[in-house]
Order: sequence, then C-alpha cells, then structure tokens
Amino acid sequence: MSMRKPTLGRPKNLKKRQAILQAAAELFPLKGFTSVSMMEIAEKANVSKLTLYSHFADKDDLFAQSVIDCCEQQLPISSFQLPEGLSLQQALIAIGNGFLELVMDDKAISLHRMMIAQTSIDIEHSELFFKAGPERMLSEMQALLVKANASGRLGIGQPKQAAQHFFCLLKGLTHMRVLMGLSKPPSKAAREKHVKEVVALFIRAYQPEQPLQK
Amino acid sequence: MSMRKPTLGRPKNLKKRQAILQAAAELFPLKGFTSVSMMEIAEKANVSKLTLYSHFADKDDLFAQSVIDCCEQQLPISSFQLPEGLSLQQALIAIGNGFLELVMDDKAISLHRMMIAQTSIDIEHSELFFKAGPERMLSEMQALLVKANASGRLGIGQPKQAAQHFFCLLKGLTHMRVLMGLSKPPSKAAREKHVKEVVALFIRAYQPEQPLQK
DNA sequence: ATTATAATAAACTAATTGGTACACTAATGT
DNA sequence: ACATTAGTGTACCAATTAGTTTATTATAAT
Repeated sequence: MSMRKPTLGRPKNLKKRQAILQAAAELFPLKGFTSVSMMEIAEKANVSKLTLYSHFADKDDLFAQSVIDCCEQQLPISSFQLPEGLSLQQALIAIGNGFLELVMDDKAISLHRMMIAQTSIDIEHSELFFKAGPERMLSEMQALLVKANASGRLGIGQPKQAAQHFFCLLKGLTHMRVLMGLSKPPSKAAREKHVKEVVALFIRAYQPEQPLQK
Repeated sequence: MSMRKPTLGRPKNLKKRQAILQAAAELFPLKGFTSVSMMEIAEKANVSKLTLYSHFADKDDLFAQSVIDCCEQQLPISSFQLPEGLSLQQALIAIGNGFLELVMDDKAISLHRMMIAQTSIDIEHSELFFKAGPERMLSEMQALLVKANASGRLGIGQPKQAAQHFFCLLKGLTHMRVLMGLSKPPSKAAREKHVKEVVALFIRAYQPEQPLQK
C-alpha cells in the first residue's frame, strides 16, 4: 500500500488525467460501459492507451473515477443562497428553479442513465451519486419547510415527505421522458413556467389548517 | 420477402421461443445489451445457440422482440374497472394503487431500465412502452378529474397537468431509487400507505375555490 | 549531467463473442 | 416410407478488446 507520491522524475500531467475523465464521462453514458473500449476513450482524450493505464488501474477504476468526478463537478452548481427577505413563494420558486436546472442538465441526465444502466454492479456509485445529486437539496428544502411551518405560513405534518413531494412534482413526467430520449430537456422558460405552477399547487396543498381571512 | 409459414416439416416449438424471450427479458435489463452474450441467453433458455438463431435473425432482432413481448404482457395487468358508487377519495385510492402496483412491478422496472439504457437506439420501442405503460392511465385519470370537476368536488384548471402531478407524486423518490437498485420495490402495505397520503395531499391541493363549510 | 518517471507508438496475448458450417437426430404432413 | 423442417452439439471464423511488453523520447528534480 505504498501510495507515496514520487517527487522524482517527470510529474504526471494533470490535464491528461482530466481529458481522460472528460472523454470517459461523455462516452460511458452514451454507449454504456461495455460498449466503450479503452482505445476509444484514449483517442477521444488525445492520449495514448498506455497513459490511460498509467492514470487508472483498469476499466472499472476509470469508470468509478469518472462517476466520482462527475458528481463532484455537479456539486457547486446549485450551492445557491436564498436571500433573507424573500417571500415563501419566491423562495420555493428559487429552490425549484435551482433543482430543475440541476436535474435536467445534460450531465445529470447522463449520470442518471449510467446509474440506472449499471444497476446492481455499482450500487456504491449510485449511492454516491444520489447523495451528491438530488438528495443534497432535500435538507435545504426541509429546513425551509420547518421554518415556514414554525412561522405559520404552512401546515406540514412531515417536512421530509413534503420535500420529496415537491421535488417529484418538479421532475414530473418530463424527466422520465428525457431519460428515455423521448423528449428534449425543457428550455429555461418552460422550466420556470412549470416551477411556478408546482409551487402554487404545493402552497395550496399545505395551507395551514385554519386559513387566514383575507 | 417470402414470410410464408411452411406447412411442411417439423413445426417450430413455440415454447422454445417463449423460453428464449423470457431469458432475454431477464438478462438484458440486468446486464445491459452488450454484456449479454447469445450463448448466455441460449443456456438460460435451455436451448441450443442455433435454435436461437432459427427463431431470431440476430441479437438486435431478439432484443427488439423481447421489448415488444414485455410491453404486450404488461397491457392487461391494470385494466381495472372502478365501481360506480365510490367516493372520490376511494376512487383516487383505487387508481393510485393500480398505478403504483403496475409501475413498481419487477417487469416494469426492468423495462424502464432497458428503455433508459438503450436510449436513442430504440426510440420507437420506448414510445411503445410509454404508451403501453404509464401513459395509458392518464386518460382514465383525466376522465375522472373532469367528472369530479363538473360535480364541484374538485377545482382543477388543467386536468391533464393534474393527472400528471398525481402520478408523479405516486412514484415519488422511491421509483428512482428502485430503478437504480438502491431500494427494493415497496411492499403492498407500504404502497397503500403512500397512496393514501398522496391522495389526501392531492385533494387538499385541488379543493374547489370556495371550500364548503363543515 | 544524471536519474527517475511520464508519455507515445506499435506489436502482441488471451479471452470473448456474434455468427456460421456440418453432421446428426427428432418430429410432422403427405 | 419420404420429404421437409426443427433442434442439438461441436467446431470454427473473424472481429473486438482488456491489458501487457518493448523500445523510444520527453520532462522534471537534484
């Protein structure tokens, strides 16, 4: 287990490594694990096959690293802060837009496909992806709901459930259709329209028990 | 193009064909198209490799036939009738249970995986599956919503949208987790609990504008 | 300059696999 | 009985491919 980083000799070119990961991240979701050859990846990355094997132990390793890399790249996308003075509706719309953009993104769709196609082979990777991906937003959402609950603006029995409902509504039928290649990812305008509609529905559903008189 | 069925000689054993389709339907979703060899399918079906090639032109053909076969098998599952005297809540629960049973079924999950994994290769088959599968229930649901709307029990602007929301809520996070192999399909009890909760949410969300006094 | 490592190109190994050919047996209609 | 097709088993072909070996050049630290 000597993972000492050698200080001697020519250092590894990190850009090569990134190019390989990039190529892998594009090819694997497109054609599936077994249909992509190492040679193909090497060529796409403009790198010799042996360089590829010098950076990654084998095909499985490359695949795993590629998934990890994708997940990490995805993280910062939606680390949005929601301004304090926002109304509940506006806050939900902001979260909704962030989530839908994240989840309909080409990369995210590719990742979904990979995870589903390689099911049972890479459960750990799927867990990883799930945590790095959609599940990260559940906590933010939950926190918001608890707050809205406390201030009497919503009446929610189970915030965790409610948060899940919210995201499922956001994904809608479209997400599955996109996964299957039956629809293109929706435009920003289409996404925002959908989010507004879902937020309205959500607020209606979770009005406090005794609605305030207007 | 001579597809004449020969009346001469030993007839083909339809059970062999079914066994092959069965084996293919199990193996393809499990390991992905390219990772399954024809030999493997032949062995699983207890059939010689050549028999396989006598029933199906090549691997692509077998895959396509397998998808078609699965879709057709799925059709009759949920041709349920809902009794007339049912309350709205009970009707929604009945539909919800039917839908969730259909969509969490092992076969349906396998099909989803296949459709997603083979994306862009088999768009026609995906369309086929989508129509044979979940989409068939949208019309039933829509019809019910229109009726509930007319009788004043619900206030729904866009019945089609509402129906989609309903089914998305039913699937929930769980469906995706099952697709990725992260969770087992929920038990009947778990499904029914979830359905009840979703129906309650749905009815709250789509109450008529002027709620009736109690 | 020396040393150690990175990277490349090209040839090679060993295994898998889609698809076929051949020789044979089994079942069906005439 | 006979022709015809279904099905089996085995061997085979051609192509692909994960992974290795070898020899050569490039690039860094000391």
